[in-house]
Amino acid sequence: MSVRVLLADDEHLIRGALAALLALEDDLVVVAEAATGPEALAMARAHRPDVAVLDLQMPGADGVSVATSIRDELPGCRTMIVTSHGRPGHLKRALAAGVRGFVPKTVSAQRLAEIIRTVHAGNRYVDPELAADAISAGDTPLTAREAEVLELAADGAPVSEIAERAALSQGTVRNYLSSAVSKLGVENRHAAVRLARERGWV
Amino acid sequence: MSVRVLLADDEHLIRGALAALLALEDDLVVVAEAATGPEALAMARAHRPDVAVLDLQMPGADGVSVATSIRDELPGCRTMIVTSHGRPGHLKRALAAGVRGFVPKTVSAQRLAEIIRTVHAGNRYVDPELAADAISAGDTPLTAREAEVLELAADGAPVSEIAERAALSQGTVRNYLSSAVSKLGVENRHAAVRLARERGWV
DNA sequence: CCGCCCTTCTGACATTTGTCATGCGAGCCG
DNA sequence: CGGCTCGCATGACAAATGTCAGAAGGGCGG
Repeated sequence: MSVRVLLADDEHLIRGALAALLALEDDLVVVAEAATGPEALAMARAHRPDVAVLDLQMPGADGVSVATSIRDELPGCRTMIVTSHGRPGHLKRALAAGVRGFVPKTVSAQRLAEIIRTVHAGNRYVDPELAADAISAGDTPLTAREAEVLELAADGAPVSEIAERAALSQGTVRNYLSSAVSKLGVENRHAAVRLARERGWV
Repeated sequence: MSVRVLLADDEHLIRGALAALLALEDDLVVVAEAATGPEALAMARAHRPDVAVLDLQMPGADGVSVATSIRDELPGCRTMIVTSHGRPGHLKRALAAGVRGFVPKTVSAQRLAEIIRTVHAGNRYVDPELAADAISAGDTPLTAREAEVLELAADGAPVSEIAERAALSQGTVRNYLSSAVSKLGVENRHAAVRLARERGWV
């Protein structure tokens, strides 16, 4: 009656080390490993694990989108996210995707093993510190379009390009940017992008 | 005659797992662990390891600056960097700091163990892919002031603020920014900042 | 059904940028 | 020494951006 675990992380060093540590626990068995988002999904389909432990940042597709796919295709498989840089918005998106555990990589392996068991039992676990951050950061004050435009502005593109990609007029883009900037209380759109990123609102 | 290793990484999960894996190697012994830059330095002073394995990004002080301090204070201790996001400029800075090994976290634990031995023997090891990136990225085309101004521009501050912080006139700041932008062949200063970051030139 | 908010647009304006020409002094190399 | 580049600066002009007012349609809650 051991818990079958899928491990997805692009860092071979960590994945291997983690697999070794989890293998020490009698009731956990790592049935598959993956280094990318798509690979994680394929492995999940092939091995049908009880719990999928996903890194947030992976090449191909991030942990949250993999979790969404898994929830749709394999309802019996619980998912959890492990991450180095836990930003408030990620937690929110993750919970919306049906993720049942969200922990930073600063926890110890024993803790992780316990949390895997918790998640497998159908309960949830969210790192208290990340939860506090998420609550204090609150919800996005931006409307959907404002966030969308801000995201397109993220790589420093000029307004004309943003307008084209969003199929909006340049004036409208500038209005959205302007209102986003004033809502966030920052100097200009670039600072707005940075802040929104930090808060996980984009 | 085993190699005494210091392990510094802010992610407890990884550090612990790594310590466990390295402990499996007969000739390696982890004598100290640290989660922050200053802690790593203190541990190095206290335990005088043969090899210090440092994460690039840690709270307090990054791996390269810790390596610099170690080189100055403990000449007998070799240093190496392990990182998730290997950017070309980091490699350069690291080598300048006397670091003898530079590897991404995508390597396996066995490889890492081998590399620790290599480094301990006084040789160097640089991940071939990172080395190739560094060579193809080449050296910064920016002058010292251009880079400085670009760095101040990094958080989206307006020219007036940059000028103030750099004690330059606004016109001069704009000139530097302009020349940096044209040298990097990008659209505007924000894209320039991003590119320079990516290449590790700031 | 009325009011409110979101979306989208236009036009006008002030401000901030990016670009260019040009000037001057310092340091360096042949 | 004479040219060369680099750092630093002006001033002026064009383009991009930020800000504001206003207006029209859609949708949703009271």
